[in-house]
Amino acid sequence: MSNLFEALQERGFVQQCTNVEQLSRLLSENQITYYAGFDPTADSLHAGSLVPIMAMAHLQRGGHKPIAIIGGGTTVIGDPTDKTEMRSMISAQQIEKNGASILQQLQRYLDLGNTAGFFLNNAEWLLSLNYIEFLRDIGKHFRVNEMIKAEGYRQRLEREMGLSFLEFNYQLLQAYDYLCLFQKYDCVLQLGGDDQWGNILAGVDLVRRIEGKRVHGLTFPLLTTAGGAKMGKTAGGAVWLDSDKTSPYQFYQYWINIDDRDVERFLAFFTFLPMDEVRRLGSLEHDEIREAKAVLAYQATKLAHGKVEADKAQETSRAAFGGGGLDLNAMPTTTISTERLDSGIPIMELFHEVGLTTSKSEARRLIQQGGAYVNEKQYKTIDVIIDADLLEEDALLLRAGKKRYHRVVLGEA
RNA sequence: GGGGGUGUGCUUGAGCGGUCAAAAAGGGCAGACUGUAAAUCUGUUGGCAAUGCCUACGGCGGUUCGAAUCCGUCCGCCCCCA
Repeated sequence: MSNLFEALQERGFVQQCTNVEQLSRLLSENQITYYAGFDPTADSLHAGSLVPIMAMAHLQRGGHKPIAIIGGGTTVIGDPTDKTEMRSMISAQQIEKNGASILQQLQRYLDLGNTAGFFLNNAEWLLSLNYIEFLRDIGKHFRVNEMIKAEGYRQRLEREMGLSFLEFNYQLLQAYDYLCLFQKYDCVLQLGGDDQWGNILAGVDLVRRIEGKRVHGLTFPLLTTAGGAKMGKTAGGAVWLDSDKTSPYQFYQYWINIDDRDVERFLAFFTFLPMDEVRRLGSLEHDEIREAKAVLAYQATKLAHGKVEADKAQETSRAAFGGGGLDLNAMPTTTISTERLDSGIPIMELFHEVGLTTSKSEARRLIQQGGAYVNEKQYKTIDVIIDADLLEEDALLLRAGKKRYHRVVLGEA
């Protein structure tokens, strides 16, 4: 394990860190246990979560032992950050279920569930806490005037944002997590997004105060795309790791479609390619950079969905955009009964029904603006009726805009 | 607890009691140009059985022929005082 820390740094994972020299030495001289938390608010992780996941994977490959935590204990309270909506209370069962799905996804990247690494729910120790004892044993170590200096809180206080006492306490709970993990598993490093820095430091402090031991924290930069958007978001919503929510093909396309300026950074973050290769690919220009994007897309898809799916997505993409025919098999498909088609379906309805537009009005606009195609023929009037006469090989190929395809086949709908 | 503000569409943010589905910008979508990129230009951007109807300006109630605009109340947020 030669200088794992530098490797992480080189790939761009390091934003802030408790102590560079100590951590660097710790990583190269010892086998340590480290952890990062994942929120079980949804039943799938999304592309944004890949940063911590990849960092954890690098460390595991370097011989260290990961613990993935899901915030079962904190999520039951509801996340107060989103103050515009009623706190969404998620049931314990839902969290349990979400956690299970998330675990499955993590296992594609990490070896969990045995001695090489494991997965815990912080509900295990948080739910049984006694308030008075907690205040006495843990609360006494926190100074409010220190806490409000933490960047996250300060911003909330300075801006026009509320900060509930509940939310203020997240820091204590998270710090307590760290303490428990240190005590039970000798965990000495916490990873997280840069917004977690304050909470991570709180944990580091707590361990020092109670156990007198020095533990570490490391944060990742919060990734945005060159366009300034949040990483992993598209018009259609988040890019999920769950293949039912975001198909491997869509996942692949997300990476293919990124901004040129993000290529090198993303290759470093989201693939395991050696940095020499990353830099070479990142320096390609003009047409060639598409090759770099293809590598990124393929590698990222392979990690998330496996080689078979990645190969399929790549073929589909090449076929669709490389000039050849389209790969119909990997395309989202809707089945419509023969009778319905025989009686004719208004084009607007069809586009809306298969999900290419979110409303019929949107379908109308799409059509009127020339973005609607059936079997690669443009239709610009909304009164077109699609019926069996338009079938080609018993199917219809719908297209919205340049890139979104949908196939309609006949069958028992 | 007292006083003063404020709450608008995906976001920021205008909005005289009628002409407000609501200015403007950003974002999104589509078209042109391209490299499945960026930049630029054009159009578009609540929904629907669509020259009309429904829903929407924090929640509820009221005044009015008529309210995002006035009043009451509740809730959230901000500032000052305690």
